[in-house]
Amino acid sequence: MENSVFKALAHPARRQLLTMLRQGPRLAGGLAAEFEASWPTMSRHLAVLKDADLITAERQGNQILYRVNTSVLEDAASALLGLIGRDTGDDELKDAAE
Amino acid sequence: MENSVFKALAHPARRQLLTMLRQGPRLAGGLAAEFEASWPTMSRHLAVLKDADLITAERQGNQILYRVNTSVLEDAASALLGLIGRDTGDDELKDAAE
DNA sequence: CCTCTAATTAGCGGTTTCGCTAATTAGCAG
DNA sequence: CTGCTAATTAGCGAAACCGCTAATTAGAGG
Repeated sequence: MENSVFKALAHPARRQLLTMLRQGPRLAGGLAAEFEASWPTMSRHLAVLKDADLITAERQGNQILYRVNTSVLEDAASALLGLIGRDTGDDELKDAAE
Repeated sequence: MENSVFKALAHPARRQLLTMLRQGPRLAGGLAAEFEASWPTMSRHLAVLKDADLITAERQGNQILYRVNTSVLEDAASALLGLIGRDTGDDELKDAAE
């Protein structure tokens, strides 16, 4: 479960997608349009992110709206910080997400 | 550069190695001994981590001492937190496409 | 020199990932 | 139903990754 998250984060294009989604939800087409890679390629990157639960998809009529799942991202960052025994910014308690 | 870090983090055994190193420097043999996988396999995992600058190696006579590089780990965590526009405690850091 | 231990490197099959084109599904509108 | 747009799925070849065994380097010591 945690593994798929880090695997999803391993590809630059997918991290780029996440930074794009950081400012708000976006349509698949709009996201794909900003990359050199083909549309199906980007669609698969989105699928990988969704599989890792890093983003959620919501159908809106003809198109699909993607939204970043911040809590999973926070968990990953916490896990990383935990690797060095550093305070995560959240409390020592885990899963205390607002 | 940032890319190799996330790629290195993508494998469970390598994250496990980092958690082991979290409590202090250790010898390659001692680390490898705690895994089911063969010694050469673990040696390569260590090489990947070293390549990503997540750990440093120091020769000590016959053996090799590995040490975690906390700053790189912190940078990665910061990048992740930055993906959700959260304050990291460290300076703002962006993970460009690359 | 030779030998032993610690660790890495070389090379190999098997699996996964990646990016493409082509085909397909899903929804909307006439 | 037909056509159109948005997006995913199928399938393929190229490349990377993973874990193994065997071979090799590096250092300590007789």
